[in-house]
Amino acid sequence: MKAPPIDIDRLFHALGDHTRRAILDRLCERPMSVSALAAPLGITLTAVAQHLQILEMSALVHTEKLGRVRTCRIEPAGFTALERWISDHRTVWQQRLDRLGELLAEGGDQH
Amino acid sequence: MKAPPIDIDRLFHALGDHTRRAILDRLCERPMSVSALAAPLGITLTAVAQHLQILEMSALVHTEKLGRVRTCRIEPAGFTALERWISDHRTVWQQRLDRLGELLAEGGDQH
DNA sequence: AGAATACTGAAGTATTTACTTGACAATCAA
DNA sequence: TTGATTGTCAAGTAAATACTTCAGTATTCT
Repeated sequence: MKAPPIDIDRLFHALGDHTRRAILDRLCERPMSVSALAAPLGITLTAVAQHLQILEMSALVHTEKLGRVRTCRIEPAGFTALERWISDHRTVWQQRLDRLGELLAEGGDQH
Repeated sequence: MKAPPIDIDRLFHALGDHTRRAILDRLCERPMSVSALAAPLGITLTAVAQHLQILEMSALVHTEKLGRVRTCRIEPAGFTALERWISDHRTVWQQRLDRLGELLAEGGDQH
């Protein structure tokens, strides 16, 4: 029941690549084999498999091999971790931005 | 009033670096000069300046030079763009995950 | 069995990245 | 003016990244 902790560095890195985000978008439509994913991408099967490894390490996709075909699907854990990071930081950022606003206001009043 | 559109690729890339996230965290406390930022990071001033350029292009920080000191502070635009990306995708992902659940349930019933 | 399919693994390459060094420019302080 | 502070610019480097090719290995089809 205990999932490995998700590395936020790895997660952002995974999402920082256009091709990997395209893969995620396609997987939102339906689970798919590696070659089905590769078909419209214009890169080799090997390259796609490499991207999938990175996406899997970030808990953004889950893959499972049955017979000779590996089926890939979206996994929510990575996405959830990202949302948690965002919400953790939003509060801090908002606080600090508010404080900055106050400081600027004070500075404006100051003389 | 028209801000340049934020490149999500660039944004994720900016956030995918540990040092850059550390810079952001420090800037949440208060606006700071480049050398103040560099001090605890153990890297050269030049390196920090380079990170700041990347953060600025992603609309995550704003910098302004007055006299010889460049003051850096958090800018909300990049963060807001990230939140928008997340919320846009959350709905799609959730829909697809729900649909996946249905498909699995159907499959389970099927025979 | 033989051929096609679906991937896997190892190794190589071009580009990008995260840094560095060192020389310089501008500003402020004594 | 002299000297220290604060940052910038141009180049260079080592490692990481996003690919590639080529040679396998299972697995399914006929």
